[in-house]
Amino acid sequence: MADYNHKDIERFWQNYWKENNTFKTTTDQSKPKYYVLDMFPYPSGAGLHVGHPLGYIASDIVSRFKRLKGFNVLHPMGFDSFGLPAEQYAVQTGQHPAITTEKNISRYKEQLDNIGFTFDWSREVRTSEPNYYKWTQWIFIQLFHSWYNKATDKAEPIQSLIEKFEKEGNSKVNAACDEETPVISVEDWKQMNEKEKLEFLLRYRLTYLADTMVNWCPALGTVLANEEVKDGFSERGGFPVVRKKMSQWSMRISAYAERLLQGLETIDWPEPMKDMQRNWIGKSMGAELLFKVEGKSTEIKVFTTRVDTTFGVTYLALAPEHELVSELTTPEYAEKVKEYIEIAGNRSERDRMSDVKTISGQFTGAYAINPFKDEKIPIWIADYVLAGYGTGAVMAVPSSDTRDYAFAKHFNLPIIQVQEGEGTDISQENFDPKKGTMINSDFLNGLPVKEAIQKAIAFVEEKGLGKGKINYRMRDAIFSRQRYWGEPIPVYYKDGIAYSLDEKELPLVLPEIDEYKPTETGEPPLGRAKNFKTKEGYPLELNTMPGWAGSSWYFLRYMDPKNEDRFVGKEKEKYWNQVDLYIGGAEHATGHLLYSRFWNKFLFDLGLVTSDEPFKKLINQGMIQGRSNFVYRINGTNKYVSYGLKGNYETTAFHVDVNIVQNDVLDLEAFKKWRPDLADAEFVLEDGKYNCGHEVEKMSKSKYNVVNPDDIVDQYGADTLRLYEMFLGPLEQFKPWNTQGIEGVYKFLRKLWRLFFDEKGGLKVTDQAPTPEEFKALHQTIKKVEEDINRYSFNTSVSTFMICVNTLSELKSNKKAILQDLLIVLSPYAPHISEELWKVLGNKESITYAQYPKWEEKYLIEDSFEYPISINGKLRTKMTFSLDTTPQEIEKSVLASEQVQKWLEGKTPKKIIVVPKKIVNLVI
RNA sequence: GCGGAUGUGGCGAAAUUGGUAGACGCACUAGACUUAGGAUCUAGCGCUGCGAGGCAUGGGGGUUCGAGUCCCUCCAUCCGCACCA
Repeated sequence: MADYNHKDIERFWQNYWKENNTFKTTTDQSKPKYYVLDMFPYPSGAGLHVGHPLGYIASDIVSRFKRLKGFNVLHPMGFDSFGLPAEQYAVQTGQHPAITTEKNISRYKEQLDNIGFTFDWSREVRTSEPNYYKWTQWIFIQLFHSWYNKATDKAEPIQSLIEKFEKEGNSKVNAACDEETPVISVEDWKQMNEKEKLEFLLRYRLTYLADTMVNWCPALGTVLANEEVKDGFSERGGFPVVRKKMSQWSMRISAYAERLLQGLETIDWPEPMKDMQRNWIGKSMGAELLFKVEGKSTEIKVFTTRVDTTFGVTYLALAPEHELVSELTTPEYAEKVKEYIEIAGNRSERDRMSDVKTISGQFTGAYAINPFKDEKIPIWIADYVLAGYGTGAVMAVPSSDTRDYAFAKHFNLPIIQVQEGEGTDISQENFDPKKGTMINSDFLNGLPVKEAIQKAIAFVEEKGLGKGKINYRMRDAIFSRQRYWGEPIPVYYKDGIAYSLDEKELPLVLPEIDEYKPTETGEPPLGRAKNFKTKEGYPLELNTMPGWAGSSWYFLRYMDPKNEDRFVGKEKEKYWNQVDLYIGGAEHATGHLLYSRFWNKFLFDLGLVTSDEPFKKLINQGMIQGRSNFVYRINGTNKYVSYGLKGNYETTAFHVDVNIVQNDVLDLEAFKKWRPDLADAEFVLEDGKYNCGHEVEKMSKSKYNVVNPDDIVDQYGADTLRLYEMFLGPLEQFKPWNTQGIEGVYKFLRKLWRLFFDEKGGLKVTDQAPTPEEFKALHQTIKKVEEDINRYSFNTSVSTFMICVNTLSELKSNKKAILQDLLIVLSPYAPHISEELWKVLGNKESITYAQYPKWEEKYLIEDSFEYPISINGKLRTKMTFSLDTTPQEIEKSVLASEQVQKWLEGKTPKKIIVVPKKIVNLVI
């Protein structure tokens, strides 16, 4: 055994772990449990780059650490294997997505295994496997058969709702349901036929079929969820998205808005992540106010957070899509209104957003009555009013709202001041709508804003003009996708009414089809399947579930992945309870993480899971970015100029493969061979070298800056990769990958190796008793690393290891007692080399079964301490005292010392501060 | 516009409770051993000054014996949301 040979060592231990099932986890009641989870990946065709394993390495360190600490650790991995790219590929090539997916998964597993993770692969889940999605469909059915009872504040079986209808109608039912649900009596209910009853129940079900405005992406041929649309374009592919009304399945997540908000207080997540969810849920408290329309019986309902300003309302504004628009519009304005709606409707979402400053609107000819003072106000339609928020109608108070103000100015509408005091003038810079006291507002005059709001709401409710209302921005989640590669929705249609499949019929397996495209008649791809019907011959739902369906509960399946009778066994669920630590990217804030919390809360309501919140602690790992290199071609030639000289020429920059660049210096020969057109390239060099430019960008194939972990593992080993990724900086931070620095970590491992072997490869470890210095080095390391892991500061641990090994090298230490414990502490970070050296020391069992050593204070205590002596906070000198010297004695000696007397220049200090083991400060 | 974060050497970064700022690593410089070094070891490495010293944590101010850390203010960069009534 001469040199540190990572290849042999890592191959050996990875096989050993596999053969011995070292990381197979069972439910072990005798040990405390710990559940560490990574966000499972979508297996893309590009494979892993060095950025992907970052979070997995961190979670693996925690897993190994917790094991050594005596915990029974669940650390699983799986694949979010339904998804668009595989389907797009299928559309183009005709290759079944299952085949592509399978291929990508095996590539991913191979790459992951190379890094030496502790994943228990026997628990692997794949969302696209029928034995998994059977239970995704099952949860869908549970949601379909449930409603949300606001009185008990939880989901209940739909049967309990039916019973209520039969007994007392729906007037006393306080449920999360459609806005326009009519009030029905017992008689009404009893007179309905089955079809009518089922249609009525859809208004209450937690997953329901409804005509909804959706984000339709013509290029992808599917609808997209709000968070899948960015600035009017699809997140994947960047295709335009339009608004369209379609019959779609939706999830009534709005029923859980308040609990999703409240739950955030109970979990340990990064504050920005919670804020994003709060923002998304968008709770605002205010009131709904009814405005009578002059000469008509209709009323317009508006939502406002500022009822107190009602005396300042000078017009009403409706969204162009508002349902009352056509009814209200007077004949003489009909033409103009129609025109305006057309223009507004044709403007794409993107136009509307990028064009915030353009003010447009149209008077309808109708007037409403201000309920607070019986005054006529004009009704306008305006596209600054959103149909999807509140009631789609706004009471405009130009003196208190900047948009209303701009609109009023533009169309010369009156402005009534209702607040006075500093900051209440809307035309001024310092305008703050919450400042000042009320004026021109009758019974509210003289009140500050906060009190005025309360009094106004009370007034509104007393007079029956409306009611206090909490409004949430979060909409229900559209659940239908017109795609092939997703879970079939377990629903069939009889007489045009949706029925859920019987649980016994699950899984409803994805049928084979000839082509992965919509049908000629515009039906989703499943419309191509032959005989896609129930046994009785009823047609099945042709839409599939969205990507987030399978990922909304996978963390539960890991607890009991093979269970064929339940989505997760009761006992096992109770034991593993909740994910203790969840590591993943921040981009899932308003998607996956919100949906998972929703489904988990629903399952909790049904008594199927133990915990109300699925993820106790969440950490967002930062992305590892690429560091791209550039060459500069002189325009019109095949000549390339070095970075420092490019100013002398007209050049164009090109990405160059980072693998043929070292320290920003280009390998000229490799460059010529890189592409055929570069074979006769010429160069303008600096000091005989070609220096490349560089930039930090996202890692991507097209930028030639992708670093494959396999290459790093091959050259330096998995342990080096693991240590280096941690060493790069704080886990949460975004940071560029820089292969240069990896040498330092690699050197550290070789230095560690040399603590065990001499130059000739002979083992030089002895059984001698360690010295106090050696104990100190070890125990400082144990203490520091343990603290680091507990606060997820993995980067500082790596430094600690380096310092420890440097110290031991300097001490020429080779004591078994020290080295053995050091290996245990190091093993979560660098498991392969630790196991190998552990074995070299003569240990029979794998290091995984060892106990994490305890740090002991007695080894850390020094007998003396060098105190910095400062005068008025300025460091002047240093003096050493033994630790048992009392502060009084230190004071005395410091004052007596010649040096300090020199600094004091005969003055007596006013104050002397002695901070034990910190500092002595004299204040003159 | 609203919300959130971040700002420390040439670079990645440490500094956990206010207590010797820059640990550890990269890069760089010099030296040793070497036929050689992309191996190893030793030393140096914030700025400034011959030196004692002085100045330094985005800028300015404050609290304190003492501030990277706490408070105020301004600036820059990044991220999220964005006509949310």
